[in-house]
Amino acid sequence: MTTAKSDTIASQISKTLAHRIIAGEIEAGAKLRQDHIAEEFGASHVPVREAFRRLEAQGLVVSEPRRGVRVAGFSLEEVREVAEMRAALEALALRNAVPHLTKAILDQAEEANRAGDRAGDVQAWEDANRTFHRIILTPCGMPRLLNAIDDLHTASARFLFSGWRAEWEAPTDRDHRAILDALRAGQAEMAASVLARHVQTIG
Amino acid sequence: MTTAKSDTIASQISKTLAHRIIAGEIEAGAKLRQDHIAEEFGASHVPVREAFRRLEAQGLVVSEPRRGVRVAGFSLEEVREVAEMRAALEALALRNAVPHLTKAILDQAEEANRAGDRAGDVQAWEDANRTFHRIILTPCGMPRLLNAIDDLHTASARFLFSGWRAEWEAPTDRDHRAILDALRAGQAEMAASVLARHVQTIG
DNA sequence: TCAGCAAAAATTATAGATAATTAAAAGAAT
DNA sequence: ATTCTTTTAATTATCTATAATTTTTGCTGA
Repeated sequence: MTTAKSDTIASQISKTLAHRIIAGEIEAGAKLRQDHIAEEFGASHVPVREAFRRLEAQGLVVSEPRRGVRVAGFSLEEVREVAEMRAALEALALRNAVPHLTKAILDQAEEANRAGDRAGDVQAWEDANRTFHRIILTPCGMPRLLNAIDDLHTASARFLFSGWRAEWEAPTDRDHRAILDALRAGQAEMAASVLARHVQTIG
Repeated sequence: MTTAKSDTIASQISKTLAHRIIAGEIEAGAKLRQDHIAEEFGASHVPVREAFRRLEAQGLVVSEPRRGVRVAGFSLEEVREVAEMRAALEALALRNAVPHLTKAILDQAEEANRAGDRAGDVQAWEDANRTFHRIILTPCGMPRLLNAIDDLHTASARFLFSGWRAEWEAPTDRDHRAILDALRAGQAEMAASVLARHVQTIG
C-alpha cells in the first residue's frame, strides 16, 4: 500500500494511525502521545495534531482539551450504534442510487461479491465487502452521505477485526446476493430493507 | 456570547468561524486564509489550521491539499442531501429515545415549542427549534448519532439564515405539535414518520 | 500505611521562523 | 491581441522553540 506522495504528512499520519486502530494494533483507550508519534514518523508534532483532528472526526479517537487523545472505545453499545446508523444511511443511499443503477454496475457488484466468497482472510473479505457496498451506493451521488457511510464502515471494520482474528472463514454472503436479486428485479424497497437488516446483523 | 475561556484557541476559532459561515457573513466558496484569520484572532496559524480541520469535519468548509480552504457551497442538491440525512437519522434517534421519554421531558419540549412560536426573529426561532429537537432526541443515549445530527442541523441552519433574513415571521409549528401528540399517545412510529417528513420539508 | 501536598518530569498548546508549493503578474513570441 | 514562459508575490505546510498545563514522583505528617 504505497501512500501517495502528494499527500500532506498530516494525512499520511492519519491514514496510518487509522489503519492501526482498525487493525487493533493499538488497543481501545490507549493514549496517543503527539511527540512520540511525531518522532516515529520523523515529523514534528504539528501535522500529528492535525491528523488527530481528522481521526477525531472519524470517531476513531476522542480528544480532551488539554489532556490528550486516546483511542475511542467500542463497547457493544457503540458497535450497535454504528450498525444502526449505517443501516439507516445505507438504506437511504441505496434508495437514491437505484434510479442510476445500470446492469454494468450490478455486474461489478456481483464480481465484488464473488471476490468476497473467495477471500482467504478477514482483510480480503472486508475489502471485498466494502467494495460491494460502495459500488451499489456510490451512484446515489450524495457525497456527504457517502462520506458519513464510509466513516461508519471504518468503525465497523474495527469491530470485525477485533472479534475474529484467528478463527475465521469466509461466509458466503446470502444477503449480498439477495440485495442484488432484488435490485435486478427492480424491487428497490425490498433491496433497501434487506440491506438495512444485513448491516444491523453485524452488531 | 461569552466564549468559555477554558477552551483551546483552536476551538474558539472554529466556533466563531462556524457561526459566521452559518450566519452567511462569509459567502459560499470564499477562501479562508490562515494567516489573515490568525492575525484577526491575535493567534498563530497553527490553531487556525486545527480549526479548519474541525470545520471540515462538520462539512462547513472544504479543503484541498495545498490549495487552501474554502467555505462549502450549498446548492439545492446539498441542502436536500442534508435534509434527507437528518430525516433518516433523527427518525432513528427518536425511535431509540422513545423508551426513555418521560412526561417531564415532553413538557420541556412543549415549552421549547412555545418559545419558537413566540420568537421574534429567525435566530430565536432556530434556537428554539434546535432545542426542541435536542430535547426529544437526546434520551436515545447514542452520542455518535447525536453528534452527527447536530452537524447536520448546523448545515440546515445555514440554509435557513441565507434564505429569509428579511421577510420572516414565526410559523406556528404544527409538525412539532403533532410529534408531541403522537409521543404522548405512545405512537412511536407515527412520531418518527412525522419527524422524518417534517425535517425533509425544509429542503 | 496512607492521605495530602510540593517539586519535577512529561505532555499539550501555541508562537515564530523556514521551506515548499501555488497563484498572480509581467514580459516575450507568435 | 493572445498565448506561453518566466519571474515575483502570496500562501500553505512544516519545523524548532517556548509557554502553559497536566501527570507523575517523592516527600512530609498524621
